[in-house]
Amino acid sequence: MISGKFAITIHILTLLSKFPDEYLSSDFIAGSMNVHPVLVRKEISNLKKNHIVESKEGKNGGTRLLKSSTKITLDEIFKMTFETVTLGFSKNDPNPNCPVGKQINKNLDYLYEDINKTINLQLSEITLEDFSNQF
Amino acid sequence: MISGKFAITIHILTLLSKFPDEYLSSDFIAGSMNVHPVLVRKEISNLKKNHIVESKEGKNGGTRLLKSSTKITLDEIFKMTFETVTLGFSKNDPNPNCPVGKQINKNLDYLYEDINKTINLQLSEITLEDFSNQF
DNA sequence: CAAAACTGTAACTTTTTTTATTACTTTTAA
DNA sequence: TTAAAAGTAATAAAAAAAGTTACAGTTTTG
Repeated sequence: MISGKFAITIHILTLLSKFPDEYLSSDFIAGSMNVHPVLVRKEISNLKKNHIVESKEGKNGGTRLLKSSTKITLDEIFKMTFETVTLGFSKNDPNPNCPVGKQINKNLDYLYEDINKTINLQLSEITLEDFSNQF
Repeated sequence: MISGKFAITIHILTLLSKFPDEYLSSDFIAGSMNVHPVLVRKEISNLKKNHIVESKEGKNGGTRLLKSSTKITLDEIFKMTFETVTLGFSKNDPNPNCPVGKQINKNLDYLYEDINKTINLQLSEITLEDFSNQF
């Protein structure tokens, strides 16, 4: 899963930030996004690994934020759901006998690394609260 | 085709910039990237629409740059091969009765718009020649 | 003028990636 | 002790991307 992850995760976190004192069930969250509850649980599982949320099993269980939404920045969400943004690579082992083919992917990598630094910087200035307050 | 396009296109342009006076065939170009010649022609077709290259049909035909590689910036390539970079949207019509579901995609759009402005700015400072000189 | 070497494209197939579903186990509150 | 949850692995379905085929049109050159 590459696309989808970020959007689902930020959707989950936005909902959680609206009800910071309640445990929201994956079914409730899935209902807001019209997506399968199992997908929601998968992303929650990822959020738990990253100590952003905690869950309670059993009846009346669910998930809630572990940190204030003012302390969560979007670059964290980006890092935990995307490795990097890329604009694609040359597929199928480009020709190693061609000086361009041999190096193109490495050079694209450098380019994308720079782009990702910028994206991370930009996202690090936005808190979950900022995003959530737009709703 | 979303991913792939940018990489294929920049690969094509890098090769063309190395031989600015020759018509390179799609077969030759495809050989450098180990990709099907038809894919190359598809991207060349896009480049032609954007007046970056010209092609000559028939024997000894091929494609060459219409502009100096110093006058082509990577944001142009980005714009003609990607609409925008996104980190994904909430699928399947999120619940319109939920204030978050109702608006999430619009708010993600705003976020991605900002990110794309930055990416475009960053890419506008890199010419095809800069990229090509790394090889 | 005919063959060879190209481009141009549409249609189709295959592969890969992403998303959705099922099925089942475990946990906890009432 | 039942109902409502989470957790998760395995699988299926759908969507997207990449690759291929086929063939028409163009240009050079012998």
